Amino acid sequence: MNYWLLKTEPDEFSIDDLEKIAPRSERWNGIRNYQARNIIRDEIKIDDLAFIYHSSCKNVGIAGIAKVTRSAYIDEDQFDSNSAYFDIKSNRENPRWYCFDVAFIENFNSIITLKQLKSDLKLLDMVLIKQGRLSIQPVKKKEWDHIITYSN
DNA sequence: GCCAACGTTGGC
DNA sequence: GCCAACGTTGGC
Repeated sequence: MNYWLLKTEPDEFSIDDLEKIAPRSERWNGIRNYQARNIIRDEIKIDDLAFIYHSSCKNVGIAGIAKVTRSAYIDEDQFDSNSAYFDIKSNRENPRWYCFDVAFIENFNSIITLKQLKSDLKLLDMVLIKQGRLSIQPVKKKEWDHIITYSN
């Protein structure tokens, strides 16, 4: 099993929104970055766990946990000219973009802030800290196990 | 709103 | 294939 970190702007979709629809799943779509696309297409599997990370907001950090309930399938929005995620260069014979489904697992009592994560010497190699700009990132098991101790 | 750190596009 | 120009992400 693998672990991931999924960024979302809580104004658009938050851990609270995911909790509200539980136990139903949310389609994680609109990813338009090739590095993230490759992770979706090739690596994300059912029952993987993911941190839900709130970005571009007042309280930036990890807000809770979700579980993958469906692995990669074609993101139909790329073919919809009315969608913000429309991609004129994609086609059905060779689709560019994929999505997957997640369901709610846990909503932390308080956000584990980026500030906390940045100042944690055990997390210096975390993709979130080293690379930053990537909306779907791998999290090592060691990092995962350490980070969830913050949520107690 | 600023701006650094990327990623993408397109001319050559 | 290089690289300048441009666009986006995302913390602050």
